[in-house]
Amino acid sequence: MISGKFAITTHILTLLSKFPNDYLSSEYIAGSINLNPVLVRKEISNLKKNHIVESKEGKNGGTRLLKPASEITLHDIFKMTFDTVSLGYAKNQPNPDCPVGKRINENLDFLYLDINEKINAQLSTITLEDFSNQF
Amino acid sequence: MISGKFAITTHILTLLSKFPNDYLSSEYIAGSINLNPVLVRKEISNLKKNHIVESKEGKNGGTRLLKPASEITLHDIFKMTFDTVSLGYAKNQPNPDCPVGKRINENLDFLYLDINEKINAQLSTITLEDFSNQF
DNA sequence: TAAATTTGTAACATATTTTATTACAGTATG
DNA sequence: CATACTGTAATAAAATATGTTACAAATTTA
Repeated sequence: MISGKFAITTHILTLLSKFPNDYLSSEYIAGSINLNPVLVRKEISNLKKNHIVESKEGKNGGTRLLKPASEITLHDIFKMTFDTVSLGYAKNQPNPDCPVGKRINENLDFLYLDINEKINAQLSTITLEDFSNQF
Repeated sequence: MISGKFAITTHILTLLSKFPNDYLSSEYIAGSINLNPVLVRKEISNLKKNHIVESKEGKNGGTRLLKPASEITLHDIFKMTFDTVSLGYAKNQPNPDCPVGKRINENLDFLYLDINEKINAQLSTITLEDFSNQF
């Protein structure tokens, strides 16, 4: 769910990195993304599951980073928000009686695996700090 | 339209490459992909626009490659079927009054551009012949 | 300790995108 | 001239993504 997950999560983390000592509310964050606060909280829930942020409930509550932005890479964000990059598959199972249909997905898999390795290598070199410093 | 475009088009071209002298019907191709023939014809329409295949109407008609599989790269297919690879954007326009919201998409663009360069470089090295020989 | 504010989450609604179907005109073949 | 194709438009259905409402639970602060 949420196909803008990576972008939204990166946006959230960029904001948090700008105020590393403050608890930012989902409503404040939602205001920057222009997104429903509930969806922000869903992404934060995912971030918490991955020990990237912590939240405080109640009045003056909110969310903040659990570790320095220099120790979070875009690859970490990617892993939390994306399965893999893929150029897609046909929706239905191809005909197993056709030599091409039988193995097309397998061969696409190999290709997409290669692509993902390249992307992962690239994203691993960029920290949240790097990304955030662009703003 | 059609998010499995790349996979479907690659499947079509792989089939055509296996029978470079025959006109294959959209129904035959659809049978291998397990896809509606109309959608196959739509993708073929795109391939024709790009001068990769030619079609013959009427009885015993169909589609065949216009050039050898060794002269078509996966990057060619990619260009015809994909805009760019992206890890997504938030759906709504971010808050322009927030320094992060104001420039998040621009900065994601840079990142996605880099990713696409890598993917393009990789796909350019693989011909349809290479891909087809895996089967 | 009560009011206010915030998270957490479920349930549901809407919007968007993708895929499928139907229909039929046009074209070539035999 | 019957048959088997392509080409394409219009529409329907299915899948996915996003948005909304509602409310319990937690925490702060007055």
